[in-house]
Amino acid sequence: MKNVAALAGVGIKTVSRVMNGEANVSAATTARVNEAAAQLNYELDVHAGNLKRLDRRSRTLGLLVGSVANPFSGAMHRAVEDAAIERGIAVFASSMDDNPERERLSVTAFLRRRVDGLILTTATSSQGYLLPEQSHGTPLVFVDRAPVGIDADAVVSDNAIGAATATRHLIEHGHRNIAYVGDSHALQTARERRRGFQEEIGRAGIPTGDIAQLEDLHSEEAAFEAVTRLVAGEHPPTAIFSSQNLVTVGAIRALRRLGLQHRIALVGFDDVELSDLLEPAITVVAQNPRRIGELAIERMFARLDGDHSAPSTIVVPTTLIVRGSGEIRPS
Amino acid sequence: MKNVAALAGVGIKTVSRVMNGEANVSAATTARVNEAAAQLNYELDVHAGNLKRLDRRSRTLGLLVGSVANPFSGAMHRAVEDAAIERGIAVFASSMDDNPERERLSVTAFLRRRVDGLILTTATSSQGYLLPEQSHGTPLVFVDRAPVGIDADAVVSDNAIGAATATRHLIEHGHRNIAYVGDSHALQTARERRRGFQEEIGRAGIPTGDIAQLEDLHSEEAAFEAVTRLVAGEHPPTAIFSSQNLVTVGAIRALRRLGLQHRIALVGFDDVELSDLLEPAITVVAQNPRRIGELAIERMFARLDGDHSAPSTIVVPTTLIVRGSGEIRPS
DNA sequence: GACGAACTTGACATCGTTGTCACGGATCGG
DNA sequence: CCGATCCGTGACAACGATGTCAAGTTCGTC
Repeated sequence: MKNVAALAGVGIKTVSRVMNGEANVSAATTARVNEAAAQLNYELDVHAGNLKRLDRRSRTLGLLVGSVANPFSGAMHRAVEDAAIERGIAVFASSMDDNPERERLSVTAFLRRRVDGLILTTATSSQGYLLPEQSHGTPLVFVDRAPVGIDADAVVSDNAIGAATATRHLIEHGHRNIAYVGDSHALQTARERRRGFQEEIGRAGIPTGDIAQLEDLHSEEAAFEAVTRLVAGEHPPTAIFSSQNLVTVGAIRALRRLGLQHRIALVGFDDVELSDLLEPAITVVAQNPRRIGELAIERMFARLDGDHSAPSTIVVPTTLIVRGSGEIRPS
Repeated sequence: MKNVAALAGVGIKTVSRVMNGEANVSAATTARVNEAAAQLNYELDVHAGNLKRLDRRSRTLGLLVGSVANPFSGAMHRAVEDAAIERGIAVFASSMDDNPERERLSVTAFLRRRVDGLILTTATSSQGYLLPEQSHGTPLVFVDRAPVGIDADAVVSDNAIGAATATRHLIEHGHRNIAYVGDSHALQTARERRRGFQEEIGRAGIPTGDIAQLEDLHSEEAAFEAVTRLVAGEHPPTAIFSSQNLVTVGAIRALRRLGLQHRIALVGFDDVELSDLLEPAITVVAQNPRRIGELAIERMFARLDGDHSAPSTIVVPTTLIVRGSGEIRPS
């Protein structure tokens, strides 16, 4: 900046004014400064400015997701980024892999860089460790999973309702021996989906002792193995509810490997690309990750703009998409 | 930091030393400082430190991809992030949507934040605008597409070779009327893939006048429309080579809609999730986005660690995955 | 026991920018 | 035509950290 000032023959403060588009700089001076800046390829250093600036905003957000390689996270990320870029805000993205340690590591990395706010999916059992940061004024918006041990904004899917809808759909098609195949019990979303499943099973008067409930399947491969064993067992289910997209894909692969895809019904939680073209096509309870991202960033901006109302949790509805696999009747 | 120093009863420089894990601080002092820091929930401010630090490293990278919602970008991103997190480096991610303007916007946003390096997929016709930044010492690694107008490291797929392999595969299965269905001609990768296709067609002695070459299909919908019109035309191809994953999905949907998926062969460039379970399963030339990301970040770290050798372009091989759709013979 | 080396510590300038304030000149209303 | 206001501008301190350097302390060796 000093160099630009020297080249333009003005004070550094004037350069600062021009670079920030402040008023009350003559057109001639503005032109001279801009020319000098262009000649020297000068770019403002936002961080140096932040040091002295009163609002201390880095115009940077931290986004923590399960994995940036997961399509659900990708859609959310994209929505966040689209809104952020319009306000000149850059987004740090990080994957925590449902690993509490990695979550803490990423959050620390974000905080060290003085992000203006955090949008996060968490894997820790409690997010109380963020309390000091929150009271220090950093807005937090939790996505996908509601926070524990801290009161903050959240945007989540209607996990229990969606799971119940999927389960009811199977029950309405005549099933009573429905297996639950799901992700880690440590995850709040997985627990909620299981709860929705169980409650619906209960409402239908089906004894829970009769049904298999498999948990802690954290990858496609694990789900494949588990479902393979399940349907080859002695009391195989006539229908399966899978509570997460990787698990759904594992289940699809297992059923097809055994040639059972037309005999055992399947409803998945969360949509999967191309699943509408399979034979049978997969009935799912679709989430709306893009919408979750949109609402989260909207909430974030409201907070950054001074909204001090009580934290709220927004529930984004899921949608049952009937395609075939969920309408198979028990044989 | 001042507060921590005061609470611990030491000078700020000592706090700085403890927080940065420097040697030559007594155990007792270290403990006192750490305790004070914990009590005040103090986190280092990397940007303030950068101002004075000699290396001026923000320990931050900028990653520009087509879209963070695209699985190809997601896999690349994940590989970059995994390596970065180990070095305590945070990653800004941004989508440029093959929009040159958005590319410039994102790059500016990154540079303003003084990233230590840029890993980028570009949409501009020339990246010469990065020359000053490069000579200023910021390492650049281009991914997916080789740079134009600037000499820098790059990691790309063997686009022409892969396309030729796919085309040869179709020719070997008896096809001579093979359509090319591809993305925007403005994209270097799309041009390369088309070149590979054309050269292979030429090698087989097939007159180019006979074959349809559709371009500028930038979404699944556009590809769907184009393929629908193509195969309904008066001289429909017996095989299709689609040069990008969204285009492939559009083509799949079009063929199935018309019930032609078992009559017209299809080979896609870039793999698509679940495409192995379709009927027929889709034969593809798979890229290796994770590997591209790994090599790119490796290159980046080498540069940051002082490697001043001449820029190189690493070509990551593609793999033909035979699944069914590409082995349909002409009727 | 003395002397130098090694260790521990803090004062202070400084990084690039913005907030504050003050100054001089132009403009305006009566 | 004069005083009041407004506009354009720059000098300077300060933001939170680190580099430099010097001072005080401890330790080891002959």
